[in-house]
Amino acid sequence: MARSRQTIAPKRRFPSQSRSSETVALILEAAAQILEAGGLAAFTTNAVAARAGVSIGTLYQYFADKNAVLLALARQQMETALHAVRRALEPAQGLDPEARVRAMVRVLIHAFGDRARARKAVIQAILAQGLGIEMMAPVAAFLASGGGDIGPGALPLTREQLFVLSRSILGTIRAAVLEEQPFLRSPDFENEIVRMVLAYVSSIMKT
Amino acid sequence: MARSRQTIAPKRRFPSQSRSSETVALILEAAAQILEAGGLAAFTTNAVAARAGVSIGTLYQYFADKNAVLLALARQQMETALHAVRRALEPAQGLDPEARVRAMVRVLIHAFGDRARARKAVIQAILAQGLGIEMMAPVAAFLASGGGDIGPGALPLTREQLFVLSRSILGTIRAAVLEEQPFLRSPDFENEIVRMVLAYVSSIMKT
Amino acid sequence: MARSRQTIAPKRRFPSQSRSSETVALILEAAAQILEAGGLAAFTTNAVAARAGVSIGTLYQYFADKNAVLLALARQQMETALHAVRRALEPAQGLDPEARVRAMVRVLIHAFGDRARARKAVIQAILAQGLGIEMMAPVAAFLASGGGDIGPGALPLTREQLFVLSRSILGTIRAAVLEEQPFLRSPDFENEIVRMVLAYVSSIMKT
Amino acid sequence: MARSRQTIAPKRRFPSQSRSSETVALILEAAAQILEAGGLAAFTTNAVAARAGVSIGTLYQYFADKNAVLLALARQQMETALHAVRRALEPAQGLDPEARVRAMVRVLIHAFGDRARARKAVIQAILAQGLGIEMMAPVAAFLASGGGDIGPGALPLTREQLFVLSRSILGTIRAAVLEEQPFLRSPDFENEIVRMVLAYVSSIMKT
DNA sequence: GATGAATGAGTGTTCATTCAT
DNA sequence: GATGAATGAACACTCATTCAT
Repeated sequence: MARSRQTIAPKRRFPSQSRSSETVALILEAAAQILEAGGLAAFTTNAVAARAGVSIGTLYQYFADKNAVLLALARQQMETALHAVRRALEPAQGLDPEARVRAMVRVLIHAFGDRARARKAVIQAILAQGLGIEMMAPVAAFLASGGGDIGPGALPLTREQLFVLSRSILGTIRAAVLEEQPFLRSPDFENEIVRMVLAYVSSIMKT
Repeated sequence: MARSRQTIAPKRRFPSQSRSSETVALILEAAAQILEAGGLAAFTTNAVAARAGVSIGTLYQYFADKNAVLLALARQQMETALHAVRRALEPAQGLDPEARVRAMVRVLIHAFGDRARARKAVIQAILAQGLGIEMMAPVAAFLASGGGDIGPGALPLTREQLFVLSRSILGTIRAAVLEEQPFLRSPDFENEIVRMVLAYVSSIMKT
Repeated sequence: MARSRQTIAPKRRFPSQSRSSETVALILEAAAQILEAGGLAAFTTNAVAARAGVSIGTLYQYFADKNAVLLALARQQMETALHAVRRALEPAQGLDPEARVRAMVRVLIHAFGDRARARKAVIQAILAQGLGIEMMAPVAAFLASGGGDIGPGALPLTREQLFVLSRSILGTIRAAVLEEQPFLRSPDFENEIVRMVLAYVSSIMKT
Repeated sequence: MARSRQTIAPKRRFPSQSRSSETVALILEAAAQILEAGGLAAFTTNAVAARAGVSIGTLYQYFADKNAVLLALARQQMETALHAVRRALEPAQGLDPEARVRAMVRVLIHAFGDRARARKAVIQAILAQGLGIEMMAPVAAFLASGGGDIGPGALPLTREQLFVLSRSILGTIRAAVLEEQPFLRSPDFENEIVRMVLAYVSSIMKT
C-alpha cells in the first residue's frame, strides 16, 4: 500500500505528486502558523485545514490523523535542522574542532530558536505523544556517522557516549526553548554549550 | 494561561489538617497510579477522584484544576528527588568531587527511573503544559546554592553555566527516561554523565 | 461495578434511583418521539438529548453510546408487549385455544402497531445492528415456558418448532409494520395469523 | 425520501452495452464482497469502487447513490432466488404438494443462506432503508400468480392470506439468517417450515 | 465540607457526493 | 466516458468543571 518510506507525508493517499505535495506543504505551513499563534491548545485539525485554505476532508486525505500532522511537521523541522548542520559544517572542513562544534551548536540553537512558539509546541507535542525517540534518531545517526566529526579524527563512540553527547546538547537547547530562556541566542549560552561539548569529547579521547 | 498564581498551590485546609492532607495524599497517590497504569491519556480528573475514592467535588476542593494535580505531583517528585540528593551528598562530604558528582547522578537516575511510566507521564505532562521552568527551578536553586558544591570549593557559576550544567544532566536523564533506553541504570551510562559533568566543571574552573 | 441486570438502562452510572430513572425515562421518551417524527435518520444523540431537555453529557451518563439508547428502547417495548400479552392471556384462562391465540395475536399486532413510525424505526435499528436475537429471546422464552400454552395442554416444542412458531408470527406482523400494510389492524389479517398458528400447532400435536 | 423513481434503477448505458454491464457487474460483485467481509459498516461507496477497481466517479455514473447499489444487489439476489425456485419447481411438476413446498422452502433457505454475511447485510440494509416492500413484491407476485401452486389446484388467495403465507415463510427464514441460527440448513428446520405451510394451506382450503 | 448529577463547548473524524480535468 | 482530489455537513462522544443538595 505505502509506496515509499521517505515520503514526508505518512499514510493515506499518494496523489499525482505536484498538486498533492503542494497541498501537503500548505497544510504543514498552516499547522506551523497555528502552533506559532496559539500553541498546542489551538492546534485542531479544523483550524489547520481552515488556515491552509483546504477542507477538513482534504487534510484527512493526506494525514491519517491529527498526530500525523504533528509528526510530519516535526520530521520536517528535524530534517531542516540536519541539513542546516551539514551545510554549516562544510565550510568548516579543516578548521579546528572548536570552530566545527561551534558551527553545529549555533545552527541547532537557531534551528530551534526560529519561530519559537511553533517549535516549542512541536517539541511539546512530540514529547507528549512519546515520540521523542523517533525524532532523536536522525540526530544520533548523524553524529554516529561521524557527521559531527568533532574530534581531530574519527572517534568511535560507545552507545552511551553517543547518547550523552547528543542529548546533553539537544536537551539543553530544548530546555532553553521550552522554558523560553531569554539568553537562548546569547553568545554566552553558545559558549557554554561549546565548552561543555569540547570538554566532554576531550575527556573521552584521553581514555 | 494560569488564572492566578495562588491556584497552583493546593488550597491548604486549616480546620482538620490531618484529614485534609490525608485526602490530598490520597488524590496524589491515585493520580500517580492512574498515570502509571494508563499514561497521560487516562489521566482525567474523574478517574483520579474515582481511584482516590473521593468525589470529583472533593478533588476540586483541594486542587484548583486538573493541572494543579499534575503540578503538585511533579513538585512532590521533585522534592523527593532533591531530598534524596541531599541525603546522598551528606556521607560524601569531604570525598573527592567525582565521588560527590557520582552520588548525585546516581540518585537522579533512580529518582527518575522508579515507577517509570508515572514519572514519564508526569514529565510529559509538565513539558506539554509548558511548566518545565517551574519544575526545574528548585534544582537550579539547589545547584546555585552550592548544593552540588561539585568543585573543590564554592564556584560561582554564571546564569548560563548553571543552566547548561543542570539541563545537560537532567536533559540527558530525562531523554533516557522518555525514550525508555535500556541502559538507563547501567554503570556505563552513569559513568558517561559523570565524565561529562566533571569535564565541564574542570573546564569552567580553568578559566 | 454493575449492580443489577434487570435495570433497563444498560452500563454507566446507577445514580440515586428516583432522579435518575426519571432522567432515563425522559431520554427514552424523547428517543421514541424523535424516531416517530423523523425516523432513524433523525435519531442523533444530540437530538435526543435536546428533546429530552437534558444535556448531551447527561445522556452519556446513562447510556454507553447511541446504540444503547436504541437497545433500551427496544427492550422497553418488548417488555411492554410481553406484559400486555400476559395480561391479555389471564382472562383467557380456560377459554378454547383459538380465543387464547387470538388474544395474543391481537396484542402483538397492536403492540407493534401503535406509534407506528417509532416502532418501525426501532425494529429497523435493531435489525440493522444485528441485535435481533437479543430482542427475540424474551418472546421465545415466554412461549417456551408455556406462556402461550396454546394447545390443550403443555406441548413440548423442539427448538426448531419454537423458532418457526414465534418467528412466523412476529415475522409476519413485523413485515406488515415495516411495509406499512393498510390491513395491519384489520380482522382479516388477524384471522389469517390465528388460522396459521392454530393449523401449525394442530399439525405438531398430531405427530 | 427518494428523489425520483428512475434513480432506483441503474442508469442503463446504450452505447457499448457490454462494457457497461461489465462495469455494473463488477461493482455489484465488489459490493457483495465488501458486505461479506466487513458487513454494513464497511460498505462505503469509496470502498466498493476501490474493490471494483473503478473510480468513485465511475460508480456514480452507473448508480444514482449508495442506496441504488444496495437496491440493485438486493434485486439481483431476489431474482436469483426466484429463478432458483422456478427451476426447482419444474421437475416437481405433478408431484404431491408437500414435495413441491419442500422444494421451494429448501431453495429459499439456501438462497438466503449462501454467502451468509453479505446476504445478512443486504437484508439489514434493505430493512433499514425501509425498502422491504419493494423487495418482497416479486415473491408475493410469484406466489399470487400460482407460482407456488401449492395446493391441489389453483387456490385463489386473499390479499391477507397471500401476505401471511409469504411473510411467514420468508420472515422465519430471514430471522434465522439474521440471528445466525445454527440450524438454518438443518432438515428439522426445513421440516417445520414445510409443516407450517402445508397446515396453513390445508386450513385455508377447508374453508 | 462532601457529593455526584448535570453541563455543554469543543473536537476528531467519516463518507457521500461533485466536478474540473 | 472516466478519474480521483476536493468538499464540508454531520455526528458521536469526552471531560473539565459547577453547584444544588
